[in-house]
Amino acid sequence: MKMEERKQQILQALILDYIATGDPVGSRTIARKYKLGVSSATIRNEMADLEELGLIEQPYTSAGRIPSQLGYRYYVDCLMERKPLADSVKKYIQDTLLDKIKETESLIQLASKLLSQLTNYTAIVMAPTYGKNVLRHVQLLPLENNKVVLVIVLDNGHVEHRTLDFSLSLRGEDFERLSAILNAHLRGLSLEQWKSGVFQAIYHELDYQKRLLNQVMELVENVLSVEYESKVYLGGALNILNQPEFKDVEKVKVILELLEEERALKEVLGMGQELGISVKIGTENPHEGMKDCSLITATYELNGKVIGTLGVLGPTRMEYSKAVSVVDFLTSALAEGLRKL
Amino acid sequence: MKMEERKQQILQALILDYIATGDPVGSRTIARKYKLGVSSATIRNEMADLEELGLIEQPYTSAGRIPSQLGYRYYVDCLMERKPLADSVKKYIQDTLLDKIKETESLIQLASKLLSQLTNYTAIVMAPTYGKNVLRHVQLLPLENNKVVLVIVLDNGHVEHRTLDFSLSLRGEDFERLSAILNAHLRGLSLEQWKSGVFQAIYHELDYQKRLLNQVMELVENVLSVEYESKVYLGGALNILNQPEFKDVEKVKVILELLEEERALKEVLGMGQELGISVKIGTENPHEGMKDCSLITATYELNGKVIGTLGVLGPTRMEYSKAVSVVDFLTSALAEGLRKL
DNA sequence: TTTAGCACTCAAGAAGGGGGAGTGCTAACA
DNA sequence: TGTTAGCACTCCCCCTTCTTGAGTGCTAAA
Repeated sequence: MKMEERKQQILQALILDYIATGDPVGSRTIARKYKLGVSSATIRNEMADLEELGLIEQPYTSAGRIPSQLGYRYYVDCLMERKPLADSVKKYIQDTLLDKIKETESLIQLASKLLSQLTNYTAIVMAPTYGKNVLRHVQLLPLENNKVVLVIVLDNGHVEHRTLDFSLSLRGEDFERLSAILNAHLRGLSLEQWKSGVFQAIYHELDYQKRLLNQVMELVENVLSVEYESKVYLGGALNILNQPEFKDVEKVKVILELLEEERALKEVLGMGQELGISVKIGTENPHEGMKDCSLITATYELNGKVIGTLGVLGPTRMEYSKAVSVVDFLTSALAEGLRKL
Repeated sequence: MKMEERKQQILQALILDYIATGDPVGSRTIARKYKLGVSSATIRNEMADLEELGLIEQPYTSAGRIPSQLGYRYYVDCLMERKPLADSVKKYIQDTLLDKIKETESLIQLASKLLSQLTNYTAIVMAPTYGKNVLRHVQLLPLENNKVVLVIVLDNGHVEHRTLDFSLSLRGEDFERLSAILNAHLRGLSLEQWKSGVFQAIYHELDYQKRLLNQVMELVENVLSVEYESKVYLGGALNILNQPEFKDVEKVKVILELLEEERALKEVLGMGQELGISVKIGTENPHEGMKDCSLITATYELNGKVIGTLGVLGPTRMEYSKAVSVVDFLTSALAEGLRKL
């Protein structure tokens, strides 16, 4: 869409002012605050045009104008200046994120916390999805009073454990033997290779422990079969309470309930799977309840493969410029953190 | 505190009505709805007395009365009828909770979900604190591209794992040997028994892997030293949004922020450590922001030892009777679930 | 094409009344 | 002595009315 220079300037001024104040913006305000060298009457005429184009709208007759969804879209696509983050902020992010990395989970949690702190919006980070699960190691460990811990380690480093009940008392060596036998048969298996034959083979060697074996096999099969669902981490979920457009409890409720439901979150986040940064404004979002929200997402990579998404959720009246910068930089910082891991 | 029969009846009627409707209750309403056999004028006189006793108060002149904090306290202590849960509800709880128990964590999560569903308030469940940590098992497992998973299992069944970077490439058998050596030296150790001597001994056997050993030892020491903090589980945190007294976003914010902060939650929950059911009304709670909330808690046991607390948080205008019943029954159901585990 | 001027619109806030629920008091009654 | 009917009074709530002011659209002149 091509548009006269001045119209663009006015649209930009109006959007910036509305984002900053939250009040409808009038022609006089624009003439006074943003020196465009024309009078308010001229601006008024242009604004009438902009309204006709559907880029701005009046909440009611004789109020100022506010950006329409389309207006935000035009701003984000054509007008917005993407100024990079200040070096100090970049450094802060890197220091926080790359300093004491322990494991994927805490790294991602940290990223979501950072994201919400820096933007004052709600951060959503979707963790990597695991691929095909191959069994790396199985270990049975006895605890006191007839409890056994079963630890299952997958090739991708994922660890799962479960406490099982166990009536017969075996000695420590027995468990070593049991683990060894299980490992010998199960190591390297993925679900596709899972056959009843495996069970038979182990069953043969361990028929004196039928019940325990059953439990173990069931669990192992479970762990293998779970296509590890990507977990979603939230940061600053309550930040929307600070937004004046969400001073109504009913509105807040809709959003917070949405955020509580992991499934919905994935749906919402899953949309922006195109590469690079995606900005979804208002009803562009898949979820009805998000019609007053915008979502800025970006995917992050590891070894050239997209492994997750991260984003910020705020009101449509959002500081797009800043949010985009933060999301952009955090994406690369997170990718770097993951690579170092 | 002793009080005339009729005053008690009026207080009870007033509280029940106020809990049900949320509106200040007038003398006429009580006379009409609760057949006490006296006229509204008489009730008016009694209500004046009750106000003088500090049990009820007027929001403003010539409105009805509402219970004061003291009034609720009197009601809970002296007037409230504790009717047991319906059998169907009991069965529902038991079926849900005892059916497919996998492990402590999901059991407790389920309990908190049940608690919030049944009461429509917010459920808070504090999980068992772990005692002294004794190392049960250490396992090193190689993954692809120079990564190693270190799995640490404690005597209480707790499993911790971490992915380590690792430059030298060793073969599978080497890891088995490494694990075996580590286990031989470390198994059964608690933090008190942790001595530099241990390190020296292993170091001796494994001097060719100094760096990895360093990482492992650091991590093991870490895991042992963490006094496993009791985790807190929330259920139905957004239920307070349904309460008319929390239709103001500012109030909601205070509570939700409180709920988000684990430390504060523990403090709040930690108060009611006396045995049995504890009801904290309004400012009896330790936290300023909870002055309009009541908290009903109870401790649950395993093997005769208190291992956790569970409770519901609602407005001071709370269905105490029902909430107490649910908390009471759920406490025993959860204890049974844990015992069976 | 731009601008000044002007009439017009409409939300928000202040002001002013009823209406109504509820009270306290008083006097009569059982 | 306790209970009740009656009544004046209080004060929130809701409705209407009025005013204010920001902002607009239109018109005519520069």
